[in-house]
Amino acid sequence: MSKYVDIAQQLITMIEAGEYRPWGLLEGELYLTRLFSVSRVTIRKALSLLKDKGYIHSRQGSGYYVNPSEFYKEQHLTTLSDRYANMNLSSVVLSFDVIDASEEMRKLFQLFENSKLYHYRRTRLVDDVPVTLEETWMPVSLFDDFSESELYGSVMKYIENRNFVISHDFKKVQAVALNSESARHLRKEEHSLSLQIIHKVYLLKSVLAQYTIETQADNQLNALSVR
Amino acid sequence: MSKYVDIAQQLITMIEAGEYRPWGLLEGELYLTRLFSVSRVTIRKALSLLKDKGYIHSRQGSGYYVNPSEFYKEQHLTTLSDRYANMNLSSVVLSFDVIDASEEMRKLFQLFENSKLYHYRRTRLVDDVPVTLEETWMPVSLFDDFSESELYGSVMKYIENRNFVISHDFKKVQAVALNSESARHLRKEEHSLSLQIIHKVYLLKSVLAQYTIETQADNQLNALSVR
DNA sequence: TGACATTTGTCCGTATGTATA
DNA sequence: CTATACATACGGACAAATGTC
Repeated sequence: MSKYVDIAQQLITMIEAGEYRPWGLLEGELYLTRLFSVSRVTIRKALSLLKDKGYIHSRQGSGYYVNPSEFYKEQHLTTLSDRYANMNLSSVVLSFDVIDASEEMRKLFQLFENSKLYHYRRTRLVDDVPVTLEETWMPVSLFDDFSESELYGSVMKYIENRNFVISHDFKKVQAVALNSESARHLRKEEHSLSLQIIHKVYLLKSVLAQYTIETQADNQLNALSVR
Repeated sequence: MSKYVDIAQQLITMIEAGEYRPWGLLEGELYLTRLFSVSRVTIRKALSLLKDKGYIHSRQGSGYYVNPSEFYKEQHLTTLSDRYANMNLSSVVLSFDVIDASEEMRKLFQLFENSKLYHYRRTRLVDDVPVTLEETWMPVSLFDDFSESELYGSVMKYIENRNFVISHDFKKVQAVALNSESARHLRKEEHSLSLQIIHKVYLLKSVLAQYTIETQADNQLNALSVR
């Protein structure tokens, strides 16, 4: 683990523990370099990471300020695994099949004819309350030992444990009205409005590894931009 | 303008001009330091900016790679002004009033009783096609010379020209079905689904300057996360 | 208003670590 | 194994914004 990531995590722990008031001042760079016995470059990288994650912001000539928790907590538009990190996450598998790739899917994944795809649907639950419904396609040619049992854990971790490196997650967000089946699985009213996030997960060298349609139970996502 | 921002913009111009193939290799840090006659630190800051904006990604030991244009073009989840930068953006003002702040709004803006708010609704058009419908509240106490004429340009620029500094834009995204009036203004079918982005725009020192409900004509937003 | 100290932002040179080809 | 390229880290210098006296 690099020093700056380690320092960033320590600072995040302190912020999440509520050791700073919202909008309150964080210690300055000079103080932190002495506290952690590292150079200013390293402290600045750590603080830059905290900025990107929405924990703090800074003003030249003034200092670093801690953001209110709504800026970094709750439903952020990141990967699912990030979003529900450290939560009691479980799965219910609705279907798992190996199917022939349609022409559309062959084009998307850049596969030859007669290629096969894994196709599964599952709900993800936090403390036994459904939070998302996922429908996913993955090429069999990339993952020869994939099986239904992987669906009860993190598929991302399965991919990374197979020595693949995930490089991008490109997302489209759109509004949908839940059909009766989706509503049932998410324990919502039929026709209620929700957000759908369509993921394209890429490995290195532009290889598309996963196409996922994620239907949220909650009709809300948060995001933050800082000047 | 700082060197690294200048360099970043030059590189962005080249990428947008199509001088690199999607997923293609960018010149290395060493080459770029010589090309621009700056240090490696500066080149890395410029490239880091390009990464954040979704133009490129990098792999240690390998190089910097140019992303396909869908990663950085189109409807990204940023501020409206950023999103439609360099486009032929115009406005139709639907209403402009000074109103008494409701209790809810007083709480939100942390105002005293009997405070006034500007309240306006406008559509924003790109090449005469409506792209968003905005409903906005701003405290009169902050902006004493605000007027309807500002609504035909960028309100953000008005704020910044008044020597205020915008520090955060916190956003919630949610799905909505257009009511008949919204649909008419956006030239969509009634009840069609759309995304609504609720903005809280903060100035320095946690001062909330603007609360905006932005209803999109398109039911789509893009985002990218990079490992 | 102006001078000054403080703090973050930018930039340079250099060295070493680590992943890739 | 080796060369290459990005990642991390150090120390130093000056610029620019801020807050205060």
